[in-house]
Amino acid sequence: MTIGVLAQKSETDAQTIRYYERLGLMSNPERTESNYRLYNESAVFRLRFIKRAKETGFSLNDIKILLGMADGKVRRCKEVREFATTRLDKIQTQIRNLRSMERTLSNLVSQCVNLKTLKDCPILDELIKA
Amino acid sequence: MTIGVLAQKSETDAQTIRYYERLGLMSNPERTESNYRLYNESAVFRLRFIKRAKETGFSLNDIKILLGMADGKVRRCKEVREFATTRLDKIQTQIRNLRSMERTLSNLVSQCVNLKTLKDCPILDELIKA
DNA sequence: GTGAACCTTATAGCACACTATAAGGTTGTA
DNA sequence: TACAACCTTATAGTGTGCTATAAGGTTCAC
Repeated sequence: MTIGVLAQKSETDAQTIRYYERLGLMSNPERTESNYRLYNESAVFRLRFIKRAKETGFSLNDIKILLGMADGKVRRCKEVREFATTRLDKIQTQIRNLRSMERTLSNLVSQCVNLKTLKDCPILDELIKA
Repeated sequence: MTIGVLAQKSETDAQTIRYYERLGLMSNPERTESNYRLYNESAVFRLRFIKRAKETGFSLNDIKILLGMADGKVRRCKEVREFATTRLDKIQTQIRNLRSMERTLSNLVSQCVNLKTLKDCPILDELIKA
């Protein structure tokens, strides 16, 4: 498939895909005679992975490392373990923070329903202490 | 306390605090006769809140809105509910993604321990499909 | 065969969140 | 009183992740 089709399928943008290629997140694809990029289904999966990883807070550089591992680039296991452990720590902190925000916001939503202005909304104090 | 002390206490940087002030996240503090900024403990809490919120993926602009609510700026409850609900959705997606990454990474860490290279590491395939 | 809709590279610009630098004023201690 | 360590404003630069624009080549339906 061409880059436009891939963009649609993966819900990204052709420009972004070329950008990822430049950064080394996507490998150089085959080309047609007229120099058009040609992709297969695995590119769709790869882009979806990138998207998910971004949504969880990985930087493009982190993702490059993750994908490098997945591509079977030879790395020392120690290196991978360290990377994974560090990311794991950060993820767990993030989850804790998100949980706390989630609680606060859902309280806010449910208790705020019948108030006219936020002057009366006691939840907001908590937001700042949470 | 002066900005340097605040920076230390809140584990931020004096420059960053001035930047937040410019953006409207921190209010204009009192000044000494020699024009030095003067803060009290509530500034420490505020900066810690900002930090936590950033870690959970809020942008500085989102945080400005949150703090605005907490400061009791009069807003329609509907507006707040919408903001909170939208953020809540995003947070829940983020938590789901993080959980999935957490599972994958902790598997990776535990199973990878005794391997020499990652060629033999079956977890990485999962990473890309997760 | 021509026009719209694709593709190509290259380059510039943007939003966000800092971070560094310059040039100068203030405070506190030896 | 000299000097380090703070503070001030203003401005410029950095890294990340796109996004837009230019200038041109290709494909395909009519």
